[in-house]
Amino acid sequence: MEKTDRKSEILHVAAKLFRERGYNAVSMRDIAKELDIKAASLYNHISSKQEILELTIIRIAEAFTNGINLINSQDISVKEQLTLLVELHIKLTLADPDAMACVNNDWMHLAKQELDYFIQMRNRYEDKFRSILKKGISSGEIADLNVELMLFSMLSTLRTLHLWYGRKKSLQPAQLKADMTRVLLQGIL
Amino acid sequence: MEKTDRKSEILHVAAKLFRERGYNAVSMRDIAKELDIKAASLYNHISSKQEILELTIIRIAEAFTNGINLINSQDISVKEQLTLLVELHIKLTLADPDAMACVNNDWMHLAKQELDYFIQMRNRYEDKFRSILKKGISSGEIADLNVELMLFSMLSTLRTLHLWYGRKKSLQPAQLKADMTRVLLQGIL
DNA sequence: GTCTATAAAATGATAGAC
DNA sequence: GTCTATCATTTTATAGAC
Repeated sequence: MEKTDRKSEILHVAAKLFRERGYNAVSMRDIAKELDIKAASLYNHISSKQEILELTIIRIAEAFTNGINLINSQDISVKEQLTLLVELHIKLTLADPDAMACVNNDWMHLAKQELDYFIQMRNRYEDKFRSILKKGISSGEIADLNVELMLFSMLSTLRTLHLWYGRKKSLQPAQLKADMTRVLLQGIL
Repeated sequence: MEKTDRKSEILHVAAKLFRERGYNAVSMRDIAKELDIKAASLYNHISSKQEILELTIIRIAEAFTNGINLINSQDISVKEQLTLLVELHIKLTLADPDAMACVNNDWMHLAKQELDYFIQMRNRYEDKFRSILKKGISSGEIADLNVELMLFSMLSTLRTLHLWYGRKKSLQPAQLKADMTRVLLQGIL
């Protein structure tokens, strides 16, 4: 899982720093210093600062794309699909919280081509998520409320999970998934 | 409401650009260009780029502090307090979505002193929000679930309202408040 | 694979004319 | 209140020695 070669080290250190300070506030010198080398040495492993961002963000975005496609292809109830979506966000967030923070905070700093690709994946993800909610309303499985608001509320919580995880690392993934699903689907009252 | 003097113009333009690209990706030249003046002229109205960020963020943070203090001082049910909290977030977000985005995305770029002040206010805000939830559990008004998770879920949605508003500006504040309260408190099932 | 040296550009900010 | 000119610093990235 964890490659320990130089390139992977650079990507992990960079993601950690990007998460703390944001892409533009982190210099190549900062990344190098964390690895006890000079900035120029980084270029033996990666071609640019932009490439670090691309490799970090696109990988996660593609994982979400693959994940929701798999969930969509299954012939299960809407409630089960939503539960699997919660699980997908939790799994990907816990696997690499630093990279997940980058996806959420620094995607707009991608270069044109990768930016377009990212936005396309994000839009399609939201479209599929929305379709699942609409299907649930049609079938009577979920309440006939404002779909955009339900989508927004769920995605806001799921996408910022990285902010919260870290305070409560004691919580096990399985418990987190159960509690999160309950709160998101049934509310707090 | 809307001061049209130069300083206010600068603050509004800066907040808009910070929201789009982030604090560090916006230069003083960018802000000046938007106002059709030169970067050096900005310094006749503000003392530094840092000051622009401070004036934008601290104002909103203090509004949240005042808002929750007022809600806390009222002798009403927990459900009513939570409804007022939703209303507070909606009111402040709609009043200045650009500045709200700055609060959420660029607070970490505040200078030491203002950063400490901001974090203190944010922590106290979360403590008071958490207390209201706990009081609701004690009184049986809300479900006995993971308090941190409920707090996180509500705050994630309320704090990223600025991301969502703009897509659906058609929605009236009163309707938004009603729908949002329903989704957050009762869930979607 | 890492280093030193350095290029080329951008940045926040100031001085002083008008 | 805005301008031109400029400074000091930082930035990404490259060239070439070891």
